[in-house]
Amino acid sequence: MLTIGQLAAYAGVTARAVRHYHQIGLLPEPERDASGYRRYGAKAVVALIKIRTLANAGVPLSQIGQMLEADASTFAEAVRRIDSHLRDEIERLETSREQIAQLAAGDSLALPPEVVFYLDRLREIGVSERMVEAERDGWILVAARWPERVREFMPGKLAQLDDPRLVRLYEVLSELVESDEGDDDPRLREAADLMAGMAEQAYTSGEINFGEMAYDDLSFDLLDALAVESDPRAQRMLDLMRERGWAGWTRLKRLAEPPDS
Amino acid sequence: MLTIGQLAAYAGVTARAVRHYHQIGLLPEPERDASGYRRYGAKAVVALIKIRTLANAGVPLSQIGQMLEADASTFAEAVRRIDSHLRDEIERLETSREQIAQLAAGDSLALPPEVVFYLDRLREIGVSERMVEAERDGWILVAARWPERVREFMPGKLAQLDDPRLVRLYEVLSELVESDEGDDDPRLREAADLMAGMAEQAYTSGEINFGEMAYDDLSFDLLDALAVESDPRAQRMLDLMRERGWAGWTRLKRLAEPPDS
DNA sequence: GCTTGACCTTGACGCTGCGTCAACCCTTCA
DNA sequence: TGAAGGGTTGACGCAGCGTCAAGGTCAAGC
Repeated sequence: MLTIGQLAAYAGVTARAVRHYHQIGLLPEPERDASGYRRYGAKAVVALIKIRTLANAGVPLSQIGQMLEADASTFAEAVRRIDSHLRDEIERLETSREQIAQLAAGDSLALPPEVVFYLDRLREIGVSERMVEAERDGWILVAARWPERVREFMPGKLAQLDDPRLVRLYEVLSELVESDEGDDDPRLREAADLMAGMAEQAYTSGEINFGEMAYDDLSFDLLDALAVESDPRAQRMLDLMRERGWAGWTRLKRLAEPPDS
Repeated sequence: MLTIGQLAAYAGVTARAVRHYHQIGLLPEPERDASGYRRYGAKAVVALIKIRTLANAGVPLSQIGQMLEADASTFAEAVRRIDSHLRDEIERLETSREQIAQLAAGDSLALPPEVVFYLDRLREIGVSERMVEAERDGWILVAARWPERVREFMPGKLAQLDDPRLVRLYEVLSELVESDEGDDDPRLREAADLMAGMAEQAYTSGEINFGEMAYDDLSFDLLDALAVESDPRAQRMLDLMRERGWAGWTRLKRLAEPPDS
């Protein structure tokens, strides 16, 4: 006859776990010896091993009792459910691993590699680290909102980096972020002019930034808001752009009638 | 500005979860508006998404805060730990799946396929279902004790089935299990004679059942006990074997001086 | 016979990551 | 004007045990 500790050791669990199974009625309480100790026979070992086998497979304890009592076909059905659940779980963990792997690589954190690549390009062309971080945070929002489509945006974005005006824009913005001149920094105007010029060209040539996308103002408002939260001078930029006939910041919209041009 | 519900929706979680993160200090409490509602900016969205990314990878909430604050190398180190943890977890689930698959197949439940095959062979030679179940339970114990070695036993066991005496023995035991004649069933003697004969031969020819295995009386006692618990007449069998000079049931041991021969 | 240490007993609280009331307040819209 | 659909705090519930606490027992050695 076994004590609870021996029983538990045999099945590779703790005595506490065995008591727990008694409490919830999963394993029947055995006889007690003269001093009140639980005494187990071999059948309890077998029962306990069966319980652990199912529990290890992720079956909730509350279902294991019914499963062990069920007839063959019910049991088989339950097994199918468990197996598909395990498959799902494994898949979930594997996607997690992929994310984590990217995360290890650089600033990723839930960003697809294309975006990471774009951020690295920014670094290469001399964009300051803080500016890159601001961009990254923006892309985190975009990736969260359109996880399927974010990769599609990137080739276009990369191509835009060939435009020296954009490079200059990033350069000016980098300087701005690093300095703290306040709202009357003249570079704000330079940046606004660059943006307006590029927007104008894109507009007349018929390309619009995030083109046909189901328009979802909230998300872009959020992006604009993010910029302002990161650096209050972004608000000033928004105003300057508005003077030049554009609303919004991350997604530019032609104003019906430029108020001040 | 976002309400808690909008923030939560953006990151794909519930408002309750966000409040939880506030409670444990993982996400800072935002400003409140005039009516006491929490109001969130875009940075909160980014922070929340980062939190979820790590949480989905299985990082405990209690560590996420430190990770997000840590410097790059500490972070990378943590990521490595997480990744290896994920690998382990995936592996665990995959072994579970294998077990579950066998479990679906037949009477398995934590039994390697070789043992299942052996049990099927028993059915083919006409061993009764209840007897097979008794065998199965025994093998569950064996597999729990020597998970690495149990497969090695099986070829030998299968080979033994070629001995017509063993087949006869199983036949007699099957009949015994199905009947309930009590301790004076003459078939008990026949079974004991068969076992003793085979044991004698194995002994003189130098083969001993579980040969050189680190002897572990407890486990075999447990197997004997299992038999007795399944059918009390097994105790009678043990006595009859003892009369014939053998101790034990699942592992036979020559007695020093046969007490009654 | 006494101590020591390793077991056993019940009972109770702790942990994670929220879900789910309850009881109430705010805002908005028909 | 009232009903719907947000928000607020506070509290308990859940699984599957871990981990005390406060004892009672058992086997061994002195």
